[in-house]
Amino acid sequence: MVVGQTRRRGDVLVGAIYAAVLDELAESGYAGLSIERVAERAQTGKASIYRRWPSRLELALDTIDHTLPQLDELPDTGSTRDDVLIVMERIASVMRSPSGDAVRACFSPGADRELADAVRERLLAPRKAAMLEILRRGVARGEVRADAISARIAELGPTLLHGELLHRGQLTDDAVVEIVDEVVLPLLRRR
Amino acid sequence: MVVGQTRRRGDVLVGAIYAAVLDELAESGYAGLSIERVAERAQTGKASIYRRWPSRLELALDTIDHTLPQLDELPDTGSTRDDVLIVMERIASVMRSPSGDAVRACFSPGADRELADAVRERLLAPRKAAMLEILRRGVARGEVRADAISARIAELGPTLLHGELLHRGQLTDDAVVEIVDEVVLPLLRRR
DNA sequence: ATTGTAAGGAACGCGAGCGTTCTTTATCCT
DNA sequence: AGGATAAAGAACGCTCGCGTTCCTTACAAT
Repeated sequence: MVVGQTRRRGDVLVGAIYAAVLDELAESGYAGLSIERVAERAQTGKASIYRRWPSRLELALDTIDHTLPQLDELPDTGSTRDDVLIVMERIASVMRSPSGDAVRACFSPGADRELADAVRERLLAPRKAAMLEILRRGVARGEVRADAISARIAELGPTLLHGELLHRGQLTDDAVVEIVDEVVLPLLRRR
Repeated sequence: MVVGQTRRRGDVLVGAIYAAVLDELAESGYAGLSIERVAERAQTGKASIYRRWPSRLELALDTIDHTLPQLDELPDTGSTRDDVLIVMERIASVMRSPSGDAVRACFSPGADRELADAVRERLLAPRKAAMLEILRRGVARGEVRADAISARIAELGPTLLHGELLHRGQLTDDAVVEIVDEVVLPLLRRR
């Protein structure tokens, strides 16, 4: 117990556990995620964790599900560049956070395939759909060529943000703007 | 001991250990890499490993250094598309192999920063330099616009291969060709 | 053929984490 | 206020890997 005689229950406790899992995932990866350390970090007992989740996998999955920022409503500024930039900056800020590390941990060798698949579907897919919708609006406006509507193009931006983080170890706002202006947008325009 | 009374020494033994480390890295990631399992997999004793490497980190690093295919000589077909395709296909085939998983394992949360930095420098940097050289030749021929000579453009191809693997869980030859023709080459041409 | 070296293995005590059980007691509900 | 619930935490026996030591014996060099 940490402070005086306080004893947390329900959502407050669950929230603290999520936070601990997130930090552990970011720090040690999925292979190194131990219930024991999660409990210690969240200042609770292992029993309170085992009571709620049957396995490490469920715990990790639930944590990511409940921790990632909700998808805000799509920007619709009337400018494809602005829309893309806004979405890319949102994605970048998640990638820079512990949540980003946690997600990356799910895709590394040593992690569970099931976990990776679940994260792909529940998490990456909706974000990809958002990007496609922005592209569609751009096509309607005549700013974007019609055959830019493809999975590969929708993934391009996020993929490059990820690559930037891997190659340089950091992801600055300037880099986000450069990626959008020098790579993503040129590929959207008519040739 | 595996076969009759054979006892391996020197380079043969070291090679078997490298192979085992590679498989373990691919299977369990860096966080899950244990000397005990490496020894078992290589059919040797732990002592033979501890005699040669002081730590897990050195072992992993040495393994990657000695296992990755050497950089072949640069293709120089006279066509930028062909040169890029050849290099991209080489990179793809490494990414698909256990070596690829092992390298990815070095960059995941839970792995050592030092390891990641070393791999970046010794491994990624020379490959990036190769791609830049190809671009330079393309510029000399007038096929490639001059300001495509940049780190970000050189990384673009490999980054997309990596992304393809993460998003789809596989990396087909068709995908490699599509990435080159639909993303990389269009960005190299004059506008 | 003899001898030095190191490979293959078994065993050591140690610590970390497993998943479970049990006790005490703070907190919530009526 | 009183009772039901579940949180905090200690302890259980267990497995896995650690890094080291030791012994036997195959191999290479002379």
